[in-house]
Amino acid sequence: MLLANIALIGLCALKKKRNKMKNTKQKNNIINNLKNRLDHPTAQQIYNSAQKDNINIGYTTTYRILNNLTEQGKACKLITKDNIAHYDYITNNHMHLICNICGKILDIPNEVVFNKKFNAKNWGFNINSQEITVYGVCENCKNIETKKYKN
Amino acid sequence: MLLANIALIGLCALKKKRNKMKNTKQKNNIINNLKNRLDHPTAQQIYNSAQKDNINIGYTTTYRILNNLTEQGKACKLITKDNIAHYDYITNNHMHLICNICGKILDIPNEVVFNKKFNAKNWGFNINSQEITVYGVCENCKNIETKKYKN
DNA sequence: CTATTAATGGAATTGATTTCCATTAATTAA
DNA sequence: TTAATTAATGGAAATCAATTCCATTAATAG
Repeated sequence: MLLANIALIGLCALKKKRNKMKNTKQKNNIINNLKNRLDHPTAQQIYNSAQKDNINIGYTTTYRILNNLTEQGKACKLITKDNIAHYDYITNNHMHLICNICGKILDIPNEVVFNKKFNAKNWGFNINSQEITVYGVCENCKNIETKKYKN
Repeated sequence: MLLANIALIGLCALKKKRNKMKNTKQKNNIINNLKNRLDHPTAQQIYNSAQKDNINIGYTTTYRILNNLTEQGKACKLITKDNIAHYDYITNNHMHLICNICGKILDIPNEVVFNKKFNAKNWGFNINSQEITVYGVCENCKNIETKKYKN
């Protein structure tokens, strides 16, 4: 009886323990950085930006914050063919177009891309997090290639 | 004059040098393996399969052959969120649906997916190699999750 | 102000992939 | 068939983005 009560108190305490996120300059810097840039930076680049902003930050923290943001759905993590993760703040409906040559990443709204008839559920799939990536060659690189073959 | 001739001969020899691919049991084994399986194996798994087939093969060779096949457009390399490359033999028009929970990879024909109006060229993009990946939750994992939340 | 605990960051580790290079074996030429 | 040529192989070591560990720091609650 007593033991049961202790157990219950233990459980309640466990449940009550709130997990309030703390505000840190490192976290804020990374979020602002991601929000303000149009490219899709790597963890390295974000780390470098923070250094420039005179924020004291380590690699571990950079990676941890980026992973947390991704898990929370606030950022999206995009691994390119060179095996490096790129991050993007706004994750609502858009897909990525990546240039195979220069690596540039473009955002394109999803509704432009998908066939209305396409329904992932027909394949038993619930698309909760979608991440669409198409590889190609961007205009700039195409022009460079064309010139190369003219010679 | 003499020097110029020697230079020319050198150039010709260089041009003539054919780069005939050699037939090796390692290469054949990997190609057959990729052709015959329906899943999207990793380099590790392909290496293991070769071992089971009693093919003497090293990691270096496995990776090199897979990279060559990818460069030649005979295989497609798909890097998933866990940062591991998966390989696929047939690369013609299809996209991938990946389960975020179990990691299963499904092939789906492209024409089903894309909006006819979508034209990457409007974004200055030439899609030469396209690789489309959508993440979600597969039927099996969805059922498991539903059960979990019922309790 | 003090106690609590989430967050940080440097060092060391991990693990997939690549590089290096001496060795092996497939193909060509004789 | 044999010798010469050179593409391909494979083990050891290196690379490098990302993660783990854990003692320290700093944000928040009381």
